Amino acid sequence: MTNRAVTIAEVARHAGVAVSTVSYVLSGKRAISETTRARVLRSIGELGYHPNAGARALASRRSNVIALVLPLRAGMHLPVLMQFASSVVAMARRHDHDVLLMTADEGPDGLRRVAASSMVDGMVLMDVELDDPRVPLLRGLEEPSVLIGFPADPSGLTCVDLDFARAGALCVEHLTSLGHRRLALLGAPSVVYERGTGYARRTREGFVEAAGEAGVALPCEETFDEVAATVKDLFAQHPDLTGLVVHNEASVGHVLGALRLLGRRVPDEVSVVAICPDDVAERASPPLTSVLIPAEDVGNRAVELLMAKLEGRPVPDATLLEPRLAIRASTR
Amino acid sequence: MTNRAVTIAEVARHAGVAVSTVSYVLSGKRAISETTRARVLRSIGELGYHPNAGARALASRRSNVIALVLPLRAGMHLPVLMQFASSVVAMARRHDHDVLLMTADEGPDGLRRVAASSMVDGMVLMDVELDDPRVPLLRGLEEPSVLIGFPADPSGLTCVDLDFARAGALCVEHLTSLGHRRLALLGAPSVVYERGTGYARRTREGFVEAAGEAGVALPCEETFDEVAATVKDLFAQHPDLTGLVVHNEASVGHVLGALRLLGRRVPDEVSVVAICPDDVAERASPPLTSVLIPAEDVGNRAVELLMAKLEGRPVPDATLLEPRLAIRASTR
DNA sequence: TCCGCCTGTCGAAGCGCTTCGATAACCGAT
DNA sequence: ATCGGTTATCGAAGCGCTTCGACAGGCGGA
Repeated sequence: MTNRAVTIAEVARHAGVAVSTVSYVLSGKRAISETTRARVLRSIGELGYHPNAGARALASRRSNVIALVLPLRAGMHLPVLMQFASSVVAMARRHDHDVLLMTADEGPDGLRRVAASSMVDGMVLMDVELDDPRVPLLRGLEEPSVLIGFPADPSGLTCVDLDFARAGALCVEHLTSLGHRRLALLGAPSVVYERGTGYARRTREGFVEAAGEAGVALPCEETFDEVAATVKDLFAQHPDLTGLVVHNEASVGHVLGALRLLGRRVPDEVSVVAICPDDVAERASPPLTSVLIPAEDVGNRAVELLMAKLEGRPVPDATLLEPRLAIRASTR
Repeated sequence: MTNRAVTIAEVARHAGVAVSTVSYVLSGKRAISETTRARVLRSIGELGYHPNAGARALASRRSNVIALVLPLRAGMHLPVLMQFASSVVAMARRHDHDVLLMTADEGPDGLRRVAASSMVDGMVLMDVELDDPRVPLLRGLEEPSVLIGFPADPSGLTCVDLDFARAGALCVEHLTSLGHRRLALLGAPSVVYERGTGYARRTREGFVEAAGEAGVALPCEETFDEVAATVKDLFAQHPDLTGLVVHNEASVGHVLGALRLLGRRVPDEVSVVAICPDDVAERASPPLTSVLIPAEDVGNRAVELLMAKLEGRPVPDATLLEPRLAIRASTR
């Protein structure tokens, strides 16, 4: 029961080679003859050897762990965060790294702690906001980092995100190409705009710029009753409104419910485009034409950028992922 | 820029004491005079010392890291998982531990790997299913673990969860006490029952047992159209139905939409109780009477149990958290 | 005064690995 | 036969920490 873990020394003895030879078989950093390699690998298998992570980190000055830092304000877009997180883990594993999960409520000190203690080799920060308190620290840190989202001043940082401005514009283009002449954006709750959340603002800017005179952009709260009231007002003030863009995962269902209540049929009378995960769009009635948030791609890309930085390869400062429109039954 | 990290030796020199003395100041494992302690702590502060995690783990055989293992099948109950995760991280930090995030798609090998490499001192597995392939491994593992959810055979394991059977029963009791005589449960999608997901089945059992003849339990898919059809059928077959329990976070909005469509007013004609997170219940119209899933409590409790096991303290095998009913506007 | 006993501190021996320099053993070219 | 140059392997020196045993000095009790 209480068998201490197998060490590299035991493997070496079992295979009849030096400890360093085993190490080189594992790392591939020096040439090892095929016969020796095979013998060592067999011993490793038979003994069930797993290198001790602490010892390895100590000797090599590399922990093979990256930190994944969740946003300060939880409560928002939880499902998307989760998709980010799991794609980050999966991709990190593919690069032989593990992931240390941190919440931002430890604040910058937490980042400093894990970095200074050599717990992690680098970090990925999720859901970075325009004015993010963690950002200044990163610039001074030894460890490389990658941000998901863009702070107000991204200079000297590596950032990845969906191109939300393009996403907003893309929705407009789709609707205008269908002949819609008056469009509205129902966006994030107003508190999110005030907080300085980049993706909400950038989507709105993309929408406003592309729609010009034809567009009206509103924040959108998340209770059914508020959504219903907003939608009702909207049509009261803009009777010619026929195209709706919804960028609020929690509210898209409510928007459809409100339209149903008002007797406005989708897509016959009103076309609706959502910016939301695919599963939400598919579950709606009718299934929604949508721009999906490619959480998996973003997470994967973030890890790849971080790995590149860890290996000293140059990386672009900004990576914007092109949005893709999936046409379903809610637009015509 | 490239200043190597401060080591304990430098702290010792700066404070004019032995390395071991610094170590004992930090760990408190031997008495140190007040004056020495103060001097050492000041040096630590001035130099900005952070102990090297790898070295510490190597020497002490404790990594102060726990693993948090996400479920195999993602895509389900993402928001709740996220709440679990962040409460686990927060509580772990309070016990001076960090959290390594793992997805179950590495499978049991992944668990074996992190355990054997001494990367983690213990683990918390989320969303354990009745017949979970990770479970057999755990019994043989040196490292202690705690499960969120119950496998079919929980013997020899430490498990925590909301008492879903009680939750189901509680909903029934609430509705019958209001005078409702015919009740239905709209549960998880049928695939979830087939997969052997414990909480879905246990909720149903609790409901069925408490409702007896008066109750009918159905699975519930997650697209609006399917939900609407299910609800319509339900009322067609049971015209006397007045009490609805919904245990499906993705569908509660759809259920309300369907009732609206059928012209059944809530709560005047139909009372609805949901088992879902509070924010979902609050955003609905009308706000829903609900049993919330106390994700935070569960996560905290799981970590506390794990810490107890790590310190060799005895812990109960099974911990069931009592459900709490929040009465809102959807029942009468 | 001497003894045993705390207290507080030190030095050194690891923990299990990586990596550097050294060294054999062998190659083909002289 | 000799030599420079590979190629494959070994031994040993750390990496930065914890922890064990040793010990100096101060205490009160005999």
